Amino acid sequence: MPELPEVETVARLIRPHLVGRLIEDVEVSWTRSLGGLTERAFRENITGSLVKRVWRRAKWIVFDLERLGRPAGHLLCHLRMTGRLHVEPTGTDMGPYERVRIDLDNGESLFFIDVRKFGRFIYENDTNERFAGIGPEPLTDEFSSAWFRAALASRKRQLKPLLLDQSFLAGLGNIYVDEALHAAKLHPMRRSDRVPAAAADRLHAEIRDVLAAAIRREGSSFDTFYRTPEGQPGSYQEQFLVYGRDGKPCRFCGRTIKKMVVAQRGTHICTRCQPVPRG
DNA sequence: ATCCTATCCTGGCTGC
DNA sequence: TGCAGCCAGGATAGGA
Repeated sequence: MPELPEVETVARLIRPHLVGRLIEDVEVSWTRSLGGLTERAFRENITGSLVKRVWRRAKWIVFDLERLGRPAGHLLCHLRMTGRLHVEPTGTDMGPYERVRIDLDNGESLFFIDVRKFGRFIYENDTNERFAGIGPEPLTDEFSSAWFRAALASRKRQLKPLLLDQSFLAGLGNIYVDEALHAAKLHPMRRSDRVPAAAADRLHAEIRDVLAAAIRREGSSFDTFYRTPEGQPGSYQEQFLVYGRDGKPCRFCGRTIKKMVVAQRGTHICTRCQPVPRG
């Protein structure tokens, strides 16, 4: 599922196609992708605007818009489970799951494709409100080991649901939480305030390493889901330590990887490397 | 404060 | 082969 590395990859690959382009027209095939705005209001807000910048915050891809040299709001895209963004020549048939199409002034269009319709492609005047409640970006200096130690100690939650909580830390999802917890040899149900400082530092480092390595591999792809905007799969799934590897041997100790449910999420662990905490 | 459940969706899988 | 039922899962809302 698209998490920080996949979203970052998509933003990087579509950026050169979008920056400096004018939005000429808009076609919406599934209105609820717009998150409440009518198709008419959506079109009027963005048609004629220039795409000034493409960036990422948490799992959102953000397009800064300008009109006559002045800020003119933002397009925000959240891929959720099955969302994809592609840039193709205007008129390309993208199949039955096309939800939004943005026509640019160079004969190309940005397509938002989304099988399960959980994703969103919305217009917003100001991103401050939406991003105010989101935790720090794990690949910036804001996410320091000192901050992380204190943040874990100040909560009394299981590590897995805490790391999945976007208001605590931005960008992690089910895959990379399982990977980072395994790499740090911590059980997903471990209470955050009972993690020793050394283990917290280990987890801090592994979160960064796992995300950075996944970005280098252009994310993870499996089933028919995530693809880069060029239609290529990422390759980080080849390096998974635990995710989707239930029944296979742990890469560190050889014990069979187990799948369990933690916080209503499929969760993969090695019971030897990640022992259940006492109590 | 934290946890749990339902909701949104559909394709793909399992079991009969 | 056909089909019903279940599952995955990010984010959010509402209740315990």
